[in-house]
Amino acid sequence: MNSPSTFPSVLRELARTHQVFLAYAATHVHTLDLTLPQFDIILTLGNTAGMSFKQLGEKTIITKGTLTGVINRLEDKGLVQRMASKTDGRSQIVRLTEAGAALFKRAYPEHLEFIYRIFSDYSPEDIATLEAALVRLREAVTAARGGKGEESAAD
Amino acid sequence: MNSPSTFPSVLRELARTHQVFLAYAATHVHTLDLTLPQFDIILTLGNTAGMSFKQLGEKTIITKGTLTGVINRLEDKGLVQRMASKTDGRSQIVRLTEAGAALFKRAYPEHLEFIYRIFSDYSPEDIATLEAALVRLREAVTAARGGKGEESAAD
DNA sequence: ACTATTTAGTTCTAATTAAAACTATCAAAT
DNA sequence: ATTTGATAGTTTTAATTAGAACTAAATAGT
Repeated sequence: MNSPSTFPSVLRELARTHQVFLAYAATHVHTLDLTLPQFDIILTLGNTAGMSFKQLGEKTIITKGTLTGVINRLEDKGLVQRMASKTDGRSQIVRLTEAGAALFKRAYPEHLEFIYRIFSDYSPEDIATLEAALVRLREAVTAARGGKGEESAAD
Repeated sequence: MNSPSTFPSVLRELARTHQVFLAYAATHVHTLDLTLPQFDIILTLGNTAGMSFKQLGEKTIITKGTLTGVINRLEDKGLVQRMASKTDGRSQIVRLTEAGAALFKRAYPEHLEFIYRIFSDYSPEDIATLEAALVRLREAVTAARGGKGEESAAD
């Protein structure tokens, strides 16, 4: 009766696991003189002809306001560049510069190897199970949000 | 051939799930005019005689530098107070004020109920399984970090 | 007692974050 | 064509974040 609810603890564990992973990834990324969000952008743009802020934000889970700043800093470092979209006057296409592409080519295999170490004891099924568990949780959260308090939203 | 590695995707899912949960929790916490870290402090101090910055930082996963600012803002709001430790001249004890305790008493059940909705379709075993999966991942990350690159660190 | 090391919090800095307000462009509907 | 509404990015603000440098107090070893 004294440790009544297990769900807060599982959510604390979610935060802790995520944070430990971020700290781990950072040890690699910081050797490249990049922050994690910056490196995330490099990874996302790698082997790509570039994409809009919108797409980039969706893939990296970075809010558009934040993204502007991150891209600015990467542009200052000469790793990405902005180009006006030809089909949409509002849209900016972001893509890697040559220096950015070179960095990606060098850093991506390193990064993959670094991440790979985490899962050295995982079977492919283990990984799939883990991912499924996370997806389920995310969908459960989304469902809880959807049915917030407005049960009469029928139309 | 186009989505070669499953591990990056599971880690992206970890981030996404965590972020979706934070956004969900924030919808409740913001009705209290608190930020998530601030509310986390209130929850952690609730039903407690108070604790040091050190303990508080460990429980909430907030770095000490950050913690100073969060506590300052809660102190400005009159929800917590600092007290010098009697046994250690360096240590500050943080505890809820009466207003803070009242807020906790009111908000905690709400919060629990809010979180509870997420797990409405989970059995206790489901929750235990999820938490075990997260713990395993966290330990796998920690193990990867430990064996970083220094295999000769034998002494 | 005295020095050296560690520990607890604070301060400082650069970057990220979410949210809201804003500008410019596109799309829809007359 | 003109108005209305939606979308793409930027800007601004307050808060959080990690990390490093700093101060003060405790602990160890001599």
